[in-house]
Amino acid sequence: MESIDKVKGTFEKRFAMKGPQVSTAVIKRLPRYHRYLGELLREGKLRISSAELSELMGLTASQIRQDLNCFGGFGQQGYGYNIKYLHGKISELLGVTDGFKAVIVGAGNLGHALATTHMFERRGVQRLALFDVKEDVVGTRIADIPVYHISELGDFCRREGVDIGVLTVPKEAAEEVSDIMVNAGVTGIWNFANMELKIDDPRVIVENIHLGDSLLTLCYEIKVKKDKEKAEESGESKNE
Amino acid sequence: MESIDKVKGTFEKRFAMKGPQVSTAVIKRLPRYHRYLGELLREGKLRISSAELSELMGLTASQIRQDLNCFGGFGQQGYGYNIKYLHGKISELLGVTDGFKAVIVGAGNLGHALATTHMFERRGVQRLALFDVKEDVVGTRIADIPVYHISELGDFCRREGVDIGVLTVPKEAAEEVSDIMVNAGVTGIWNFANMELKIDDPRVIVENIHLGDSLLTLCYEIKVKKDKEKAEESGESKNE
DNA sequence: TAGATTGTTAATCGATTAACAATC
DNA sequence: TAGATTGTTAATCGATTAACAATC
Repeated sequence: MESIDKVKGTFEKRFAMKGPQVSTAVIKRLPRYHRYLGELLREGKLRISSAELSELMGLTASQIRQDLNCFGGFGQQGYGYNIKYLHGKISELLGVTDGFKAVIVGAGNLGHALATTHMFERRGVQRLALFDVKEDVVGTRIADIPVYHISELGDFCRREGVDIGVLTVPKEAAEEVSDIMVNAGVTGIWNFANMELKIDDPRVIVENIHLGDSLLTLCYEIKVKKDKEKAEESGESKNE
Repeated sequence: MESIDKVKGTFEKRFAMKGPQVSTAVIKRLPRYHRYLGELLREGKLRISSAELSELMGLTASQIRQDLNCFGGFGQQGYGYNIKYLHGKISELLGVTDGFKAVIVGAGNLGHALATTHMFERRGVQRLALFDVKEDVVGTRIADIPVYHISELGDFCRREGVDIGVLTVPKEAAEEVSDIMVNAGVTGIWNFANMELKIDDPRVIVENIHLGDSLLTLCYEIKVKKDKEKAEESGESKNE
């Protein structure tokens, strides 16, 4: 009896209440696993070992096994991982199979680009509508997605049960627009405005995109490289 | 004599040869410091302590001091940090003051959006040109940036000394286009194609952007939250 | 069964935090 | 000088890697 309770307790702790105890380092790697496994699946490969996947992805086999085991035993000793099964499991974990509903707010260049990509549908996310203030776009369709006036945003989100709001509005409008969505029950904000949204509602998840930070990281590396080359040159001429 | 050598050695190790030993965790935080300090500068604030900045940014004061000290002693005991000075120093570190030259390859929706933002000029990066294959855009200007045919890409980069190539071409073309740029002396690739560029030339730095991964991370968090709410509901009705 | 490879525990490594002496 | 706050060393924490028993 004791052993049954123990096993059950362990099971529930690890699999039923999954989420809170998984570190963000692991979570951030999940989409990448998903990507590589999707690729392998399309290639028709059936199984893969942690060793083989590690070489492909530039990780250690140990880390892969450790990562996947945060969510359950997806592999099989002596065999490895069934690619289709593992890909499916990770899809579930990531909510790809949940068909989340999204709206894009801001029909500028970036909103336009996001309306056009297949990035959303590939990940099971439906884009229901775009919203903007400009009268010349309101009422049109972009990539077959209807554009409504921003005054309808709150009602629309409430009515349709929108999960994700994509923010591509100017910095100044971001806070106001996100408040409207949060009040209408939107639980996730994908924020492209160049500022960090501070939302006090703990039920709301914000994912900030800072393209500018990424550009600067690249610049930093380029600069370090250039400095090093310069140092080597002058070092050579001086010391030899 | 020994002490002078020792001091000099320490100095050179820490400040002259800076770069290689700074962890990527620190480097990734630099653009964020730069952003916050720029904001404070615009507000006209003159000085800030690590404690105050830590509260603003949601870090520990200890970490801020530790981070900044990887690059030099930018503060002053009993006073804190001079915002203008510190912002300037970080700008230097990040190469904002170096006026790096960039080209954007791919004049689709994303290329269009990147041509239109002020993201580059705000960070001291010049966009010299766009490149595409489509005859109807070649020869035009987008946001005052000229669009050339991709056949001219290599010569242009070599002639102008382009530092950064921004890749917004379809996945299939990414490898080929990046090869052309690398051969023409481009040292940094900002890659928006949905694949990880593998470039064997160690002199070239690649910064991959995976918007899809970010979207999936958001989806994961939403799913965890939803699952938890569901579990709480059923738990309540069952146990009480 | 023997071979392979996972799941998992223990060891290592690195990054963050705490503490405090140096110093403005 | 006294007070404040950095720069830096030491302690803690967490994440990665190594190792190996479990098991297919």
